[in-house]
Amino acid sequence: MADTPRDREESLDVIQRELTAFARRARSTAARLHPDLPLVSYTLLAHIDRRHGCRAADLAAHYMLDKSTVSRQVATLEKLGLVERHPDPSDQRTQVLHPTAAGTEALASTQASRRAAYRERLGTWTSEDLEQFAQYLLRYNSTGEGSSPR
Amino acid sequence: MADTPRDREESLDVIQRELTAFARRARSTAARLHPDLPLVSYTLLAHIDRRHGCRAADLAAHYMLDKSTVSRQVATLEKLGLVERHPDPSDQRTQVLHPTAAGTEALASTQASRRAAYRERLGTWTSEDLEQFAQYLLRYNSTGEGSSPR
DNA sequence: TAAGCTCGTTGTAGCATACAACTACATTTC
DNA sequence: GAAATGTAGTTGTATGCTACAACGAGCTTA
Repeated sequence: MADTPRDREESLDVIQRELTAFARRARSTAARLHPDLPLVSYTLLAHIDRRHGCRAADLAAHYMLDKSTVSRQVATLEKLGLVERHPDPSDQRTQVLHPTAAGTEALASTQASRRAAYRERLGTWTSEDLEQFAQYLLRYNSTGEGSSPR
Repeated sequence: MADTPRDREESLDVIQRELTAFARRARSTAARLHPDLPLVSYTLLAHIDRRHGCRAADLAAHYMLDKSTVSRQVATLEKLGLVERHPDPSDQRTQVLHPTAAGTEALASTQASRRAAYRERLGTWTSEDLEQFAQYLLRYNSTGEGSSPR
């Protein structure tokens, strides 16, 4: 554990490589896991649910997506009957998004199977390691929060 | 540090959410970082380089990609003059892929700017945290290695 | 009130991906 | 050693996710 600058570079490379590898695989894994509910839609739906309703612009900002992308995704979710749009009385431009009952349900079941997959995958990890890993990820993701979307 | 089952669930949820969030953002970040070299191409090129030559099938297996996807990506890399294909004398079906000089160079410069971005992003982390985080990611990614590609 | 901003939609285009069908080569089996 | 089966890679086709640009409608401010 000499802690040389070279170790740092090494760790940075590993982190970069492994995060990228994860991203590369995430899609196929997700697609295999829930062929029904598209990955992005799921993510957005989960976010809407967690926030107990939110606007499309919030989603775009949070995921660094173009508003047109979000617009289409939300349209898909609505078409699937998983999300409802409600007008915001205080601002006629915006729509407040809420999961429907079906949306909440779909989310719960997807969440469950997803959680099961993670549980299996991370079953051999100690709780401390899980906690620590989760903290690192949170810290990592919060760091670049302010980077401009375009 | 009570280590209840609920803590575990909580950590699992966070890991799931944060890894997904990362994946959601990876593309836009990468696109912003190197508009020239497409994300996937970069990843594959880096892999080819690391392995000092490999076959298309290896790439497909490692990244859980369909062989058709890899075929097209490699074709792109070849068109850009970053990769060369050499016949394998011991098996006429396969091609061994190698980075060209230009490929190595492109990789180095991309790697550099990328590393700089990571360095800035993770600048406040201690070496121990970096090392630990890298280990967790390695461990995470190696766990699901055997999952079937389709 | 006019200018400018924000929220969302739609048109268009590009990239990454999968699946299926196919060719060519290799391995196994009888 | 010929036939059946398997593997490497390509190409056709379709889909999903994304961005950018142009726009309409509603808010805000000067």
